[in-house]
Amino acid sequence: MVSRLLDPPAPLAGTDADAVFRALADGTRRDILRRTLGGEHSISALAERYEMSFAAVQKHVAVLDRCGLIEKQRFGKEQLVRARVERIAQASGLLAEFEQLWRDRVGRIDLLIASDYSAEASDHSPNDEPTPNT
Amino acid sequence: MVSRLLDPPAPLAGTDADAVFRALADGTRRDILRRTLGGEHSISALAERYEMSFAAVQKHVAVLDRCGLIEKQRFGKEQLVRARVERIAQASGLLAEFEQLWRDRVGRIDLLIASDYSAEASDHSPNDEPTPNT
DNA sequence: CTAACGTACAACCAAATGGTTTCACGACTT
DNA sequence: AAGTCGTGAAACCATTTGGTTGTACGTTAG
Repeated sequence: MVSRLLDPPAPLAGTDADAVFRALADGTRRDILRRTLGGEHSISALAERYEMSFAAVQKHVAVLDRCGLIEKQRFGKEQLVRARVERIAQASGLLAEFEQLWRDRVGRIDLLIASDYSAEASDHSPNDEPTPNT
Repeated sequence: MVSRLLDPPAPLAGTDADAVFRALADGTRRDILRRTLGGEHSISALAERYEMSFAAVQKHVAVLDRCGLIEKQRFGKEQLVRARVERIAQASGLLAEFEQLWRDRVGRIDLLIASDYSAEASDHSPNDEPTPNT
């Protein structure tokens, strides 16, 4: 239990992943993430950077907040926004799992090629275990 | 130019990233991706796995196709779907850039702590260069 | 105290999403 | 030739999204 803090973050699951990827699917929000990865910014400081209204930017920040990609910290009348890398790492991790799945397939194909039992190669349904939503 | 094929794929830019992340923001589509990473499947074979209509699954496949996360290959009357890892790797790469940005910040903070010029530490606007949409 | 600032939130709107049902068409089966 | 299978695409609907404007409220500055 000692190294708990150093463990890679548990990958995103289900609804969480939905929200995180949906949040990432907007250029303005990705830009806000970039800015707040490089240092804290108040919401209005962020808003000055974009051509849309303050309220619009505030909504984007809210989206990022709801899915945990940023955190806000009140500082007097200002609210400082800071990106949460761990959360980004979680999304990253989910994609890494996908890439691993692919490597697994390549491994199986190599096995097939190496083996002599190439007779049943026309079978079309190698994958099972319906794991919807993760 | 020889090692071109081994280069990491150029990271997603702008609208592409929007589409890819939006496509990833749905559990059913992520599941389809997983299945087709493990081997080809026809659209109807995929459709059997989910509780929604065939047309709905077909639409999900279309979304994944439009943003390049899968490719389809006609085989007689069937259309085989296969995930494209490179595209997933591109999304992965964009997130990796984010994590790198964060490491850069940590680096700057370390420098600050190490240096004697801690006088101007109260300045609030370290980041510039508006790079919207990427 | 008053004014200005930073934030929050509600109401509204156009466009996109995720689902449905239905129809059409080419490709195999018999 | 007729029927079934796999696919594509249109029309429709409810919900969500990304933007707007306007209002309200606590905090800081004059």
